[in-house]
Amino acid sequence: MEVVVEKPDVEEERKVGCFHDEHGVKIREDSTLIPSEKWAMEYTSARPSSTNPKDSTSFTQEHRLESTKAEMVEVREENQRLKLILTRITEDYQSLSDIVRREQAKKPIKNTPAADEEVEETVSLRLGTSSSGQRKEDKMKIVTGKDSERFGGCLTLGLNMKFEGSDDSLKEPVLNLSSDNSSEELKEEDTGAEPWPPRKAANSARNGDDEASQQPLVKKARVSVRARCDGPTMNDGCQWRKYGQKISKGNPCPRAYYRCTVAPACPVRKQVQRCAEDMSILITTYEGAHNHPLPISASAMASTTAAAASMLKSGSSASQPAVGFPDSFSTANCNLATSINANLHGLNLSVSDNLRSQQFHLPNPLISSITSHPTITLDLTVPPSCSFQANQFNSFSSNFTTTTPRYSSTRFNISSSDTNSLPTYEISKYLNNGAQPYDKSSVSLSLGRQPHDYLYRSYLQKTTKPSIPPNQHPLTDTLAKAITSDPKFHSALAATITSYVEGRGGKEAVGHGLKWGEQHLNSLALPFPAAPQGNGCTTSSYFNRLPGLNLNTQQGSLLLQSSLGFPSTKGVSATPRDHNAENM
DNA sequence: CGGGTTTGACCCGCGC
DNA sequence: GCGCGGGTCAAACCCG
Repeated sequence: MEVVVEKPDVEEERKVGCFHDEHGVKIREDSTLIPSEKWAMEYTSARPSSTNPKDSTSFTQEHRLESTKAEMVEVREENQRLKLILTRITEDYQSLSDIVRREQAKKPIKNTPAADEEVEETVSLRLGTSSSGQRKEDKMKIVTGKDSERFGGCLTLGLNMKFEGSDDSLKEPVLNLSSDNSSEELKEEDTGAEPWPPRKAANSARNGDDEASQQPLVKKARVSVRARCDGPTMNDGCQWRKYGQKISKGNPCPRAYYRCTVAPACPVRKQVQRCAEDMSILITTYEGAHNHPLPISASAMASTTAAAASMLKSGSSASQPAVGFPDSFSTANCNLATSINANLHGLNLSVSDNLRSQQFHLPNPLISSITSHPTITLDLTVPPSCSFQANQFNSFSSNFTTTTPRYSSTRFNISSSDTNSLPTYEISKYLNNGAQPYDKSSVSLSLGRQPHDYLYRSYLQKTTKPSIPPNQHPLTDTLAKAITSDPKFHSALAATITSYVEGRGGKEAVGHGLKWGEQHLNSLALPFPAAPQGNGCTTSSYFNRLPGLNLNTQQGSLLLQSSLGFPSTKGVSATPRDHNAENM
């Protein structure tokens, strides 16, 4: 790191008790103080002498110098903390690798040959695409040969990303939403000769060019999300254009048809309709595959649906209850959560294959074939107690609640299971309820690469006083829980964080993927002060320290940006007119 | 004026 | 073949 500091004279250095660190950066000895404290001390002590204009100038310079120094102290401390953490991670990784190897050696052999195949091969999930052998050679795989050896059979989440051109700024994932969209279809779409021709596409399917033609009964997979939402649509981060509305049978609420407008030829459509039984429930059905880079904020929902579609593909074609899903479901469900995190910043993940044997639940996923479209429904409206079971076996649990008066509130419940189970946690987000349906309070969990005012947030986080959210939004709560109730989410998020750090140059983290993040996650409970109210305490304290975790701190409080934010914002047809229309 | 929405008409698949 | 319902089109309309 290079920091330019005004070089004061030696006398001054002696006065303030400075020393130089290994980088030649001058550091104050009273480094135990946080910058804000130092600033306050220095400011108040120096202020009386500043009545003289000359002194005032020197005071300003000195103040700047001191604040810079203070920042340097902060950064240095941070570096040391990270080094320490990295050391621990390295050790943990070694032990974890041993455990993985042992577990895999112990793993019983499945009965059917098909099952054997599934388990032993490296499963490459190109989200939204069928898993043909060829596609396993996803060029975006991060798992190196070395890593693959370490993990044995590993579950590789190739997210079907593609980068358009060489522009680095466009390095965002391209997601296939539909399970049956082949790369051929993508190519077809990419040609742009036919800008989203549904009928001709249907014709081509009839002509036998399509995978669907080989399986006449299987149309594009659909992912339906039931969630409570006040707004006209869920804000999934994508841009949609409404192209139709229709009253459907058996539901007085009109169904709205949207088309993705991020790219002109994007074939992704969604249908939005309120539930007839409960108007507060919004049913959003996604169909198709994005053929363009997605904004980070759109990746989570897209990958959620993509993974769900993938679940459809790998799981079943008939209606099945959610509980007690077979192995395929577990795998897909794992992918669901994992992909969300992976897509947050467009990186692949590698998850140990032995995770697959664990059972977990998504709230009421239902696979059906309405109108011969294989459809998976993610019911996110069920009470959390029904759907989320992780806390049953917490060995530690930390709840974090932050809120802002105007924006959103965020609650983290980060839990770690004990011995046999992998650590699990939930992240629940709440919005202020209803009053401002179009408020920009959309939360987005953004692990984006935006530049961060790290020090500023670092300062803010220390001055933030969290409180209990007044009105917690059940929709975001249940949705967040649905996503995060996956016990593999912990590992996935850990890997995500790790991947992100790698992307930012944390070379030492390579190969130590999961543990790095887990270590951080597991240490979440440690550095936080006790919550002022109830079970809440600030999350920003930790997450702001994660490089690249985009936590917006606004008005002295935390806004965790979540791409699954609700209610909707501009860009998803969230106009009041829409709202009225849909509430006719 | 451009982009998004509305809405009636049309197409298509499916069941009878 | 006919009717029904889902899905889409496209002209008119609206809005910033």
